[in-house]
Amino acid sequence: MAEFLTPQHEDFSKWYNEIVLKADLADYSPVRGCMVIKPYGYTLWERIREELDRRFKATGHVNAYFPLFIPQSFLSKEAEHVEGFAPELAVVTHGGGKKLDEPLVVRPTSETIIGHMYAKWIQSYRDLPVLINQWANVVRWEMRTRLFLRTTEFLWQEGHTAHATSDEAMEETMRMLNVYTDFAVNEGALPVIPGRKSEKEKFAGAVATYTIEAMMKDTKALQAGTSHYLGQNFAKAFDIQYLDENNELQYVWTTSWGVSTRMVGAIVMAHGDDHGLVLPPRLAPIQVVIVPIWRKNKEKAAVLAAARNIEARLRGLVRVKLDEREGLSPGWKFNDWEMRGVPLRVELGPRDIEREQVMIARRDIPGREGKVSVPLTALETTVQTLLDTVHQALYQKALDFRESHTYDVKTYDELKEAVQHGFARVLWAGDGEDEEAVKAETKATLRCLLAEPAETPGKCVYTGRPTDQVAIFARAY
RNA sequence: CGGGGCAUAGCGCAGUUUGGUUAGCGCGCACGGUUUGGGUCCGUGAGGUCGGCGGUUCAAAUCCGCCUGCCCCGACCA
Repeated sequence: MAEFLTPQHEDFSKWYNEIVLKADLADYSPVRGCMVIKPYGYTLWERIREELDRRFKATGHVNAYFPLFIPQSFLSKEAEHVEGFAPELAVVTHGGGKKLDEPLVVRPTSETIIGHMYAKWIQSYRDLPVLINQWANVVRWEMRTRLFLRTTEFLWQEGHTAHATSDEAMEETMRMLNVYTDFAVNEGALPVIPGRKSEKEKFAGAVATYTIEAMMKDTKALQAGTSHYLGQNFAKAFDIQYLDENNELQYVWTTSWGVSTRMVGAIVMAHGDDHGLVLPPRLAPIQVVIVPIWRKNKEKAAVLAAARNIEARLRGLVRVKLDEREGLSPGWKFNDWEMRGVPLRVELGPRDIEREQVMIARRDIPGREGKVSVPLTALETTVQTLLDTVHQALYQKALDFRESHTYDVKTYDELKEAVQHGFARVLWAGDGEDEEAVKAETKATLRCLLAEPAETPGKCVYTGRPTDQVAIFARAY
Protein backbone atom coordinates (compact mmCIF):
# COMPACT_ATOMS: atom_id res chain seq x y z
CA MET A 1 0.00 0.00 0.00
CA ALA A 2 1.26 3.42 -0.86
CA GLU A 3 1.92 5.87 1.95
CA PHE A 4 -0.88 8.33 2.42
CA LEU A 5 0.23 9.30 5.85
CA THR A 6 3.60 9.56 7.57
CA PRO A 7 3.79 6.58 9.96
CA GLN A 8 3.62 7.53 13.61
CA HIS A 9 6.90 5.86 14.51
CA GLU A 10 8.69 7.79 11.78
CA ASP A 11 7.60 11.27 12.87
CA PHE A 12 4.69 11.54 15.25
CA SER A 13 4.49 15.29 14.98
CA LYS A 14 4.31 15.11 11.22
CA TRP A 15 1.72 12.34 11.43
CA TYR A 16 -0.42 14.58 13.62
CA ASN A 17 -0.20 17.60 11.35
CA GLU A 18 -1.03 15.50 8.32
CA ILE A 19 -3.96 13.63 9.78
CA VAL A 20 -5.62 16.77 11.08
CA LEU A 21 -5.52 18.18 7.55
CA LYS A 22 -6.23 14.97 5.65
CA ALA A 23 -9.11 13.86 7.84
CA ASP A 24 -10.67 17.26 7.24
CA LEU A 25 -10.72 18.26 10.88
CA ALA A 26 -9.17 21.68 10.39
CA ASP A 27 -7.14 23.91 8.13
CA TYR A 28 -4.61 26.65 8.68
CA SER A 29 -6.00 30.15 8.62
CA PRO A 30 -4.42 33.20 7.01
CA VAL A 31 -3.84 34.53 10.52
CA ARG A 32 -0.80 33.16 12.26
CA GLY A 33 -1.62 30.63 14.95
CA CYS A 34 -5.31 30.47 14.18
CA MET A 35 -7.19 27.60 12.63
CA VAL A 36 -10.34 26.98 10.71
CA ILE A 37 -12.29 24.11 12.22
CA LYS A 38 -13.83 22.32 9.27
CA PRO A 39 -17.27 20.70 9.43
CA TYR A 40 -15.99 17.23 10.25
CA GLY A 41 -13.79 18.53 13.05
CA TYR A 42 -16.49 20.87 14.24
CA THR A 43 -19.04 18.07 14.38
CA LEU A 44 -16.62 16.16 16.59
CA TRP A 45 -16.36 19.25 18.79
CA GLU A 46 -20.15 19.50 18.84
CA ARG A 47 -20.34 15.91 20.07
CA ILE A 48 -17.85 16.73 22.82
CA ARG A 49 -19.91 19.78 23.67
CA GLU A 50 -23.18 17.90 23.79
CA GLU A 51 -21.83 15.25 26.13
CA LEU A 52 -20.14 17.75 28.43
CA ASP A 53 -23.13 20.06 28.44
CA ARG A 54 -25.42 17.17 29.34
CA ARG A 55 -23.23 16.47 32.34
CA PHE A 56 -23.10 20.13 33.37
CA LYS A 57 -26.87 20.36 33.31
CA ALA A 58 -27.15 17.12 35.25
CA THR A 59 -24.98 18.62 37.98
CA GLY A 60 -27.13 21.73 38.27
CA HIS A 61 -25.33 24.19 36.01
CA VAL A 62 -26.85 26.64 33.55
CA ASN A 63 -25.31 28.29 30.52
CA ALA A 64 -24.84 32.02 30.04
CA TYR A 65 -22.68 34.23 27.89
CA PHE A 66 -20.26 36.92 28.95
CA PRO A 67 -18.62 39.42 26.58
CA LEU A 68 -15.48 38.87 24.56
CA PHE A 69 -14.04 42.24 25.58
CA ILE A 70 -12.81 42.87 29.08
CA PRO A 71 -11.63 46.24 30.41
CA GLN A 72 -7.88 45.98 30.70
CA SER A 73 -7.94 47.12 34.31
CA PHE A 74 -9.95 44.02 35.29
CA LEU A 75 -7.05 41.75 34.53
CA SER A 76 -4.78 43.53 36.95
CA LYS A 77 -7.11 43.17 39.91
CA GLU A 78 -5.79 39.76 40.83
CA ALA A 79 -2.01 39.86 41.15
CA GLU A 80 -1.12 36.31 40.13
CA HIS A 81 -3.74 36.32 37.42
CA VAL A 82 -2.40 39.40 35.67
CA GLU A 83 1.12 38.11 35.93
CA GLY A 84 0.11 34.81 34.41
CA PHE A 85 -1.77 36.24 31.48
CA ALA A 86 -0.13 39.57 30.71
CA PRO A 87 2.31 38.16 28.14
CA GLU A 88 -0.36 36.47 26.07
CA LEU A 89 -3.08 39.10 25.90
CA ALA A 90 -4.52 40.52 22.72
CA VAL A 91 -5.49 44.10 23.36
CA VAL A 92 -7.92 46.26 21.41
CA THR A 93 -6.81 49.87 21.46
CA HIS A 94 -9.09 51.35 18.82
CA GLY A 95 -12.80 51.18 18.13
CA GLY A 96 -14.99 53.06 15.74
CA GLY A 97 -11.96 54.79 14.33
CA LYS A 98 -11.00 56.30 17.68
CA LYS A 99 -8.47 55.43 20.29
CA LEU A 100 -10.24 53.94 23.29
CA ASP A 101 -9.99 55.62 26.69
CA GLU A 102 -9.30 52.25 28.22
CA PRO A 103 -7.95 49.43 26.08
CA LEU A 104 -10.05 46.28 25.93
CA VAL A 105 -8.53 42.89 26.44
CA VAL A 106 -9.81 40.01 24.34
CA ARG A 107 -10.64 37.44 27.01
CA PRO A 108 -7.96 34.86 27.66
CA THR A 109 -10.41 33.43 30.23
CA SER A 110 -13.33 35.09 31.97
CA GLU A 111 -12.71 34.98 35.72
CA THR A 112 -12.41 38.74 35.90
CA ILE A 113 -15.46 39.85 34.00
CA ILE A 114 -17.56 37.13 35.57
CA GLY A 115 -16.22 38.10 38.99
CA HIS A 116 -17.27 41.66 38.28
CA MET A 117 -20.79 40.53 37.40
CA TYR A 118 -21.05 38.14 40.32
CA ALA A 119 -20.26 41.02 42.66
CA LYS A 120 -23.35 42.70 41.28
CA TRP A 121 -25.57 39.66 41.34
CA ILE A 122 -24.69 38.14 44.68
CA GLN A 123 -26.07 39.87 47.77
CA SER A 124 -27.30 37.16 50.07
CA TYR A 125 -26.50 33.59 51.02
CA ARG A 126 -29.84 32.90 49.34
CA ASP A 127 -28.23 33.82 46.00
CA LEU A 128 -25.70 31.04 46.38
CA PRO A 129 -24.48 28.89 44.89
CA VAL A 130 -24.15 30.43 41.43
CA LEU A 131 -23.44 27.67 38.95
CA ILE A 132 -22.82 29.12 35.51
CA ASN A 133 -21.04 27.74 32.50
CA GLN A 134 -20.29 29.43 29.23
CA TRP A 135 -19.31 28.10 25.83
CA ALA A 136 -17.01 30.63 24.26
CA ASN A 137 -13.91 31.42 22.30
CA VAL A 138 -10.83 32.78 24.03
CA VAL A 139 -7.59 34.25 22.76
CA ARG A 140 -4.11 33.70 24.07
CA TRP A 141 -1.21 35.04 22.09
CA GLU A 142 0.92 31.92 22.10
CA MET A 143 4.42 31.94 20.73
CA ARG A 144 4.12 28.55 19.21
CA THR A 145 0.90 27.00 18.01
CA ARG A 146 -0.36 23.65 16.76
CA LEU A 147 -3.74 22.76 15.34
CA PHE A 148 -6.16 21.99 18.18
CA LEU A 149 -3.38 21.59 20.76
CA ARG A 150 -2.50 25.23 21.04
CA THR A 151 -4.01 27.88 18.84
CA THR A 152 -4.18 31.61 19.35
CA GLU A 153 -7.96 31.48 19.43
CA PHE A 154 -9.65 28.38 20.72
CA LEU A 155 -13.10 27.22 21.74
CA TRP A 156 -13.90 25.93 25.17
CA GLN A 157 -16.32 25.92 27.99
CA GLU A 158 -15.54 27.67 31.22
CA GLY A 159 -17.59 27.01 34.30
CA HIS A 160 -17.60 29.66 36.99
CA THR A 161 -19.23 28.99 40.31
CA ALA A 162 -19.58 30.87 43.55
CA HIS A 163 -20.29 29.25 46.91
CA ALA A 164 -20.94 30.20 50.49
CA THR A 165 -18.24 28.03 51.97
CA SER A 166 -14.80 26.79 51.14
CA ASP A 167 -15.95 23.19 51.49
CA GLU A 168 -18.71 23.68 48.96
CA ALA A 169 -16.33 25.27 46.49
CA MET A 170 -13.82 22.48 46.94
CA GLU A 171 -16.59 19.93 46.55
CA GLU A 172 -17.60 21.62 43.30
CA THR A 173 -14.01 21.65 42.09
CA MET A 174 -13.74 17.91 42.62
CA ARG A 175 -17.21 17.25 41.24
CA MET A 176 -16.25 18.84 37.94
CA LEU A 177 -12.93 17.04 37.86
CA ASN A 178 -14.94 13.85 38.17
CA VAL A 179 -17.29 14.99 35.43
CA TYR A 180 -14.30 15.49 33.16
CA THR A 181 -12.88 12.12 34.07
CA ASP A 182 -16.22 10.45 33.44
CA PHE A 183 -16.53 12.21 30.10
CA ALA A 184 -13.01 11.29 29.00
CA VAL A 185 -13.45 7.64 29.91
CA ASN A 186 -17.04 7.04 28.87
CA GLU A 187 -17.29 9.21 25.79
CA GLY A 188 -13.72 9.59 24.62
CA ALA A 189 -12.49 6.12 25.60
CA LEU A 190 -9.63 8.11 27.00
CA PRO A 191 -8.01 6.88 30.19
CA VAL A 192 -6.94 9.85 32.29
CA ILE A 193 -5.10 10.38 35.52
CA PRO A 194 -6.84 12.90 37.74
CA GLY A 195 -4.60 14.80 40.10
CA ARG A 196 -3.54 18.14 41.46
CA LYS A 197 -1.14 20.51 39.77
CA SER A 198 1.96 21.62 41.60
CA GLU A 199 2.26 25.22 42.75
CA LYS A 200 4.44 25.87 39.75
CA GLU A 201 1.99 24.44 37.24
CA LYS A 202 -1.29 25.67 38.69
CA PHE A 203 -3.59 28.24 37.09
CA ALA A 204 -2.61 31.85 37.66
CA GLY A 205 -4.91 33.05 40.42
CA ALA A 206 -6.03 29.66 41.70
CA VAL A 207 -5.46 28.28 45.17
CA ALA A 208 -5.34 24.81 43.69
CA THR A 209 -5.63 23.43 40.19
CA TYR A 210 -6.78 19.90 39.40
CA THR A 211 -6.21 18.22 36.08
CA ILE A 212 -6.88 15.15 34.03
CA GLU A 213 -3.76 13.97 32.25
CA ALA A 214 -3.82 11.61 29.31
CA MET A 215 -1.02 9.78 27.53
CA MET A 216 -0.67 10.28 23.81
CA LYS A 217 0.68 7.60 21.49
CA ASP A 218 4.12 9.16 21.51
CA THR A 219 4.02 8.67 25.31
CA LYS A 220 3.82 12.38 25.99
CA ALA A 221 1.27 13.72 28.44
CA LEU A 222 -1.57 16.02 27.54
CA GLN A 223 -3.66 18.00 29.99
CA ALA A 224 -7.20 17.34 28.82
CA GLY A 225 -9.15 19.38 31.33
CA THR A 226 -8.69 21.47 34.45
CA SER A 227 -10.74 22.36 37.49
CA HIS A 228 -9.65 25.20 39.75
CA TYR A 229 -10.39 25.91 43.35
CA LEU A 230 -10.02 29.69 43.45
CA GLY A 231 -10.59 30.16 47.17
CA GLN A 232 -11.45 33.80 47.83
CA ASN A 233 -8.81 35.23 45.49
CA PHE A 234 -11.26 36.53 42.92
CA ALA A 235 -13.95 37.23 45.49
CA LYS A 236 -11.60 39.63 47.20
CA ALA A 237 -10.26 41.10 43.97
CA PHE A 238 -13.77 41.80 42.70
CA ASP A 239 -15.48 42.29 46.01
CA ILE A 240 -17.96 39.46 45.68
CA GLN A 241 -19.64 39.52 49.09
CA TYR A 242 -22.87 38.25 50.56
CA LEU A 243 -24.71 38.52 53.85
CA ASP A 244 -24.86 35.22 55.67
CA GLU A 245 -27.63 33.97 57.97
CA ASN A 246 -26.17 36.03 60.81
CA ASN A 247 -26.28 39.22 58.77
CA GLU A 248 -22.50 39.22 58.48
CA LEU A 249 -20.70 40.17 55.29
CA GLN A 250 -18.71 37.28 53.78
CA TYR A 251 -16.63 36.78 50.68
CA VAL A 252 -17.78 33.99 48.40
CA TRP A 253 -15.61 31.03 47.41
CA THR A 254 -15.27 30.43 43.70
CA THR A 255 -14.25 27.76 41.24
CA SER A 256 -13.63 27.60 37.53
CA TRP A 257 -13.16 24.66 35.19
CA GLY A 258 -12.62 24.17 31.51
CA VAL A 259 -12.24 21.82 28.59
CA SER A 260 -11.18 23.14 25.22
CA THR A 261 -10.90 22.14 21.57
CA ARG A 262 -7.61 20.67 22.66
CA MET A 263 -9.71 17.63 23.59
CA VAL A 264 -9.96 16.97 19.85
CA GLY A 265 -6.19 16.78 19.70
CA ALA A 266 -6.19 14.42 22.66
CA ILE A 267 -8.57 12.08 20.92
CA VAL A 268 -6.60 12.20 17.69
CA MET A 269 -3.30 11.44 19.40
CA ALA A 270 -4.58 8.88 21.88
CA HIS A 271 -6.37 6.61 19.41
CA GLY A 272 -5.10 7.40 15.91
CA ASP A 273 -2.95 4.96 13.94
CA ASP A 274 -1.00 4.79 10.68
CA HIS A 275 -4.22 4.56 8.68
CA GLY A 276 -5.57 7.76 10.14
CA LEU A 277 -8.02 8.78 12.82
CA VAL A 278 -9.63 6.26 15.10
CA LEU A 279 -12.60 7.97 16.67
CA PRO A 280 -14.27 6.78 19.84
CA PRO A 281 -17.76 5.62 18.79
CA ARG A 282 -19.72 7.83 21.16
CA LEU A 283 -18.10 10.99 19.89
CA ALA A 284 -17.63 10.07 16.24
CA PRO A 285 -19.58 12.38 13.90
CA ILE A 286 -20.32 9.32 11.79
CA GLN A 287 -20.50 6.04 13.68
CA VAL A 288 -21.33 3.75 10.79
CA VAL A 289 -20.57 4.26 7.13
CA ILE A 290 -22.16 2.08 4.49
CA VAL A 291 -20.08 1.38 1.41
CA PRO A 292 -22.11 -0.16 -1.41
CA ILE A 293 -20.24 -2.39 -3.82
CA TRP A 294 -21.32 -3.31 -7.32
CA ARG A 295 -19.51 -4.82 -10.23
CA LYS A 296 -21.81 -4.15 -13.12
CA ASN A 297 -24.34 -1.48 -13.73
CA LYS A 298 -27.19 -3.95 -13.50
CA GLU A 299 -26.11 -4.77 -9.95
CA LYS A 300 -26.00 -1.15 -8.94
CA ALA A 301 -29.72 -0.59 -8.48
CA ALA A 302 -30.20 -3.62 -6.27
CA VAL A 303 -27.15 -2.86 -4.15
CA LEU A 304 -28.08 0.77 -3.69
CA ALA A 305 -31.63 -0.15 -2.78
CA ALA A 306 -30.39 -2.62 -0.19
CA ALA A 307 -27.89 -0.08 1.13
CA ARG A 308 -30.59 2.55 1.48
CA ASN A 309 -32.71 0.07 3.31
CA ILE A 310 -29.88 -0.59 5.74
CA GLU A 311 -29.31 3.12 6.19
CA ALA A 312 -33.01 3.59 6.98
CA ARG A 313 -32.92 0.78 9.50
CA LEU A 314 -29.91 2.26 11.30
CA ARG A 315 -30.97 5.88 11.13
CA GLY A 316 -32.27 7.01 14.47
CA LEU A 317 -30.28 4.34 16.25
CA VAL A 318 -26.82 5.48 15.28
CA ARG A 319 -25.19 8.24 13.26
CA VAL A 320 -25.02 6.56 9.88
CA LYS A 321 -23.90 7.65 6.43
CA LEU A 322 -24.35 5.94 3.10
CA ASP A 323 -21.46 6.64 0.76
CA GLU A 324 -23.13 6.89 -2.63
CA ARG A 325 -20.29 8.73 -4.30
CA GLU A 326 -19.82 7.67 -7.92
CA GLY A 327 -16.59 6.80 -9.61
CA LEU A 328 -14.68 5.82 -6.50
CA SER A 329 -13.76 2.20 -5.96
CA PRO A 330 -14.82 0.48 -2.74
CA GLY A 331 -11.19 0.13 -1.77
CA TRP A 332 -10.71 3.85 -2.14
CA LYS A 333 -13.71 4.50 0.05
CA PHE A 334 -12.52 2.03 2.66
CA ASN A 335 -9.27 3.91 3.00
CA ASP A 336 -11.03 7.24 2.93
CA TRP A 337 -13.31 6.40 5.82
CA GLU A 338 -10.50 4.81 7.74
CA MET A 339 -8.59 8.06 7.38
CA ARG A 340 -11.59 9.77 8.95
CA GLY A 341 -11.75 7.28 11.77
CA VAL A 342 -15.33 6.05 11.36
CA PRO A 343 -15.68 3.25 13.94
CA LEU A 344 -17.73 0.81 11.86
CA ARG A 345 -17.98 0.25 8.14
CA VAL A 346 -20.77 -1.78 6.59
CA GLU A 347 -19.76 -3.30 3.26
CA LEU A 348 -22.59 -4.42 1.08
CA GLY A 349 -22.27 -6.10 -2.32
CA PRO A 350 -24.18 -8.55 -4.52
CA ARG A 351 -22.75 -11.55 -2.69
CA ASP A 352 -23.99 -10.18 0.62
CA ILE A 353 -27.42 -9.49 -0.74
CA GLU A 354 -27.60 -13.04 -2.02
CA ARG A 355 -26.67 -14.37 1.41
CA GLU A 356 -28.83 -11.83 3.24
CA GLN A 357 -25.89 -10.47 5.18
CA VAL A 358 -23.48 -7.57 5.37
CA MET A 359 -19.79 -7.36 6.17
CA ILE A 360 -18.96 -5.12 9.09
CA ALA A 361 -15.40 -3.88 9.52
CA ARG A 362 -14.07 -2.45 12.77
CA ARG A 363 -11.83 0.58 12.45
CA ASP A 364 -9.87 -0.33 15.56
CA ILE A 365 -8.85 -3.69 14.06
CA PRO A 366 -7.35 -3.05 10.63
CA GLY A 367 -7.71 -5.49 7.77
CA ARG A 368 -9.51 -8.78 7.48
CA GLU A 369 -9.35 -9.65 11.17
CA GLY A 370 -11.66 -6.76 11.94
CA LYS A 371 -14.36 -7.93 9.55
CA VAL A 372 -17.34 -10.07 10.41
CA SER A 373 -20.31 -11.13 8.34
CA VAL A 374 -23.59 -10.29 9.98
CA PRO A 375 -27.00 -11.66 9.00
CA LEU A 376 -29.37 -8.85 8.06
CA THR A 377 -31.78 -9.94 10.76
CA ALA A 378 -29.16 -9.09 13.39
CA LEU A 379 -28.08 -5.78 11.86
CA GLU A 380 -29.31 -3.30 14.47
CA THR A 381 -28.30 -5.27 17.53
CA THR A 382 -24.90 -6.17 16.12
CA VAL A 383 -24.10 -2.61 15.15
CA GLN A 384 -24.99 -1.30 18.58
CA THR A 385 -23.09 -4.05 20.32
CA LEU A 386 -20.07 -3.54 18.13
CA LEU A 387 -20.01 0.19 18.82
CA ASP A 388 -19.83 -0.56 22.51
CA THR A 389 -17.21 -3.22 21.89
CA VAL A 390 -15.08 -0.78 19.93
CA HIS A 391 -15.44 1.80 22.67
CA GLN A 392 -14.28 -0.67 25.30
CA ALA A 393 -11.48 -1.93 23.10
CA LEU A 394 -10.21 1.59 22.47
CA TYR A 395 -10.27 2.39 26.14
CA GLN A 396 -8.52 -0.83 27.08
CA LYS A 397 -5.92 -0.41 24.37
CA ALA A 398 -5.15 3.14 25.46
CA LEU A 399 -5.05 2.07 29.10
CA ASP A 400 -2.73 -0.84 28.35
CA PHE A 401 -0.52 1.48 26.37
CA ARG A 402 -0.33 3.95 29.23
CA GLU A 403 0.27 1.28 31.84
CA SER A 404 3.04 -0.32 29.82
CA HIS A 405 4.66 3.09 29.47
CA THR A 406 4.36 4.12 33.09
CA TYR A 407 7.32 3.40 35.29
CA ASP A 408 7.54 3.36 39.05
CA VAL A 409 11.00 4.67 39.69
CA LYS A 410 12.94 5.27 42.86
CA THR A 411 15.96 7.27 41.76
CA TYR A 412 16.48 10.43 39.79
CA ASP A 413 18.59 8.54 37.25
CA GLU A 414 15.70 6.17 36.69
CA LEU A 415 13.34 9.12 36.33
CA LYS A 416 15.53 10.65 33.67
CA GLU A 417 15.41 7.41 31.74
CA ALA A 418 11.70 6.77 32.34
CA VAL A 419 10.47 10.10 31.00
CA GLN A 420 12.16 9.35 27.70
CA HIS A 421 9.74 6.46 27.30
CA GLY A 422 6.60 7.53 29.11
CA PHE A 423 5.31 8.51 32.53
CA ALA A 424 7.48 8.34 35.61
CA ARG A 425 5.51 7.66 38.79
CA VAL A 426 7.61 8.81 41.69
CA LEU A 427 7.60 9.91 45.30
CA TRP A 428 7.94 13.66 45.33
CA ALA A 429 8.61 16.25 47.99
CA GLY A 430 10.34 18.89 45.92
CA ASP A 431 9.41 22.51 45.34
CA GLY A 432 9.09 24.67 42.24
CA GLU A 433 12.83 25.08 41.91
CA ASP A 434 13.32 21.34 42.03
CA GLU A 435 10.70 20.95 39.30
CA GLU A 436 12.51 23.56 37.26
CA ALA A 437 15.74 21.66 37.64
CA VAL A 438 14.12 18.40 36.56
CA LYS A 439 12.58 20.14 33.59
CA ALA A 440 15.83 21.78 32.55
CA GLU A 441 17.58 18.44 32.57
CA THR A 442 14.88 16.07 31.28
CA LYS A 443 12.27 18.27 29.55
CA ALA A 444 9.75 16.50 31.75
CA THR A 445 7.33 18.39 33.97
CA LEU A 446 5.35 17.47 37.00
CA ARG A 447 2.02 16.57 35.43
CA CYS A 448 0.07 15.97 38.59
CA LEU A 449 0.15 14.92 42.20
CA LEU A 450 -2.08 11.96 42.96
CA ALA A 451 -4.76 12.17 45.62
CA GLU A 452 -3.88 8.79 47.03
CA PRO A 453 -0.75 8.63 49.19
CA ALA A 454 1.81 5.94 48.43
CA GLU A 455 1.18 2.57 50.03
CA THR A 456 4.76 2.51 51.18
CA PRO A 457 6.17 5.95 51.92
CA GLY A 458 9.80 6.55 51.12
CA LYS A 459 12.20 9.18 49.87
CA CYS A 460 11.56 11.87 47.31
CA VAL A 461 13.10 10.86 44.00
CA TYR A 462 14.89 14.21 43.75
CA THR A 463 15.35 15.74 47.21
CA GLY A 464 15.55 12.54 49.23
CA ARG A 465 13.14 13.95 51.77
CA PRO A 466 10.72 11.40 53.27
CA THR A 467 7.23 11.59 51.74
CA ASP A 468 4.16 9.61 50.76
CA GLN A 469 3.15 11.97 47.96
CA VAL A 470 3.03 10.41 44.50
CA ALA A 471 3.71 12.47 41.40
CA ILE A 472 3.62 11.82 37.67
CA PHE A 473 6.44 13.30 35.62
CA ALA A 474 6.36 13.30 31.84
CA ARG A 475 7.22 15.22 28.74
CA ALA A 476 4.07 17.07 27.83
CA TYR A 477 2.21 19.00 25.19
C1' C B 1 12.25 35.85 20.56
C1' G B 2 16.76 32.31 19.32
C1' G B 3 18.28 27.97 16.01
C1' G B 4 16.95 25.11 11.56
C1' G B 5 14.02 24.26 7.14
C1' C B 6 10.68 25.67 3.37
C1' A B 7 7.98 29.09 -0.22
C1' U B 8 7.16 27.07 -8.26
C1' A B 9 -0.92 24.99 -10.54
C1' G B 10 -5.75 22.96 -5.31
C1' C B 11 -1.89 19.27 -2.93
C1' G B 12 3.08 16.98 -3.27
C1' C B 13 7.38 18.01 -5.86
C1' A B 14 11.38 18.72 -10.14
C1' G B 15 13.84 22.75 -12.33
C1' U B 16 17.76 27.14 -8.98
C1' U B 17 24.21 24.73 -8.12
C1' U B 18 26.23 26.56 -13.84
C1' G B 19 20.74 32.92 -15.67
C1' G B 20 18.74 31.80 -22.01
C1' U B 21 13.24 31.24 -26.23
C1' U B 22 6.83 28.01 -24.77
C1' A B 23 8.40 26.50 -16.52
C1' G B 24 7.61 20.62 -16.16
C1' C B 25 5.97 15.90 -13.46
C1' G B 26 2.64 13.04 -10.11
C1' C B 27 -1.90 13.39 -7.57
C1' G B 28 -6.31 16.03 -7.50
C1' C B 29 -10.07 18.81 -10.49
C1' A B 30 -13.69 19.13 -15.24
C1' C B 31 -15.64 16.31 -19.41
C1' G B 32 -16.25 11.45 -22.16
C1' G B 33 -15.70 6.37 -21.87
C1' U B 34 -14.29 2.10 -18.93
C1' U B 35 -14.36 0.15 -14.13
C1' U B 36 -15.63 -0.88 -8.86
C1' G B 37 -15.09 -7.05 -2.78
C1' G B 38 -8.72 -2.85 -0.05
C1' G B 39 -6.48 3.76 -2.85
C1' U B 40 -9.32 1.24 -11.39
C1' C B 41 -7.76 2.27 -16.41
C1' C B 42 -7.75 5.22 -21.08
C1' G B 43 -8.48 9.79 -23.55
C1' U B 44 -9.35 15.09 -23.67
C1' G B 45 -9.04 19.59 -20.97
C1' A B 46 -8.79 23.68 -17.41
C1' G B 47 -5.46 25.56 -14.05
C1' G B 48 0.98 29.53 -12.85
C1' U B 49 1.97 37.66 -11.24
C1' C B 50 7.59 30.78 -9.78
C1' G B 51 5.63 34.30 -1.69
C1' G B 52 6.36 40.12 -2.03
C1' C B 53 9.40 44.46 -3.06
C1' G B 54 13.85 46.23 -4.94
C1' G B 55 18.63 45.44 -7.42
C1' U B 56 22.35 43.19 -11.07
C1' U B 57 21.84 41.81 -16.39
C1' C B 58 20.67 42.11 -23.30
C1' A B 59 17.93 38.35 -20.42
C1' A B 60 16.02 36.27 -13.58
C1' A B 61 11.97 30.79 -10.91
C1' U B 62 17.51 30.73 -11.21
C1' C B 63 22.35 35.71 -8.88
C1' C B 64 22.23 39.76 -4.75
C1' G B 65 19.56 42.64 -0.82
C1' C B 66 15.35 43.54 2.14
C1' C B 67 10.56 41.97 3.69
C1' U B 68 6.50 38.50 4.59
C1' G B 69 4.40 33.82 5.64
C1' C B 70 4.41 28.67 7.06
C1' C B 71 6.60 24.18 9.33
C1' C B 72 10.13 21.87 12.88
C1' C B 73 13.30 22.37 17.46
C1' G B 74 13.85 25.54 22.05
C1' A B 75 12.06 29.33 25.83
C1' C B 76 6.17 30.29 27.26
C1' C B 77 1.42 27.88 27.54
C1' A B 78 -5.15 24.86 27.88
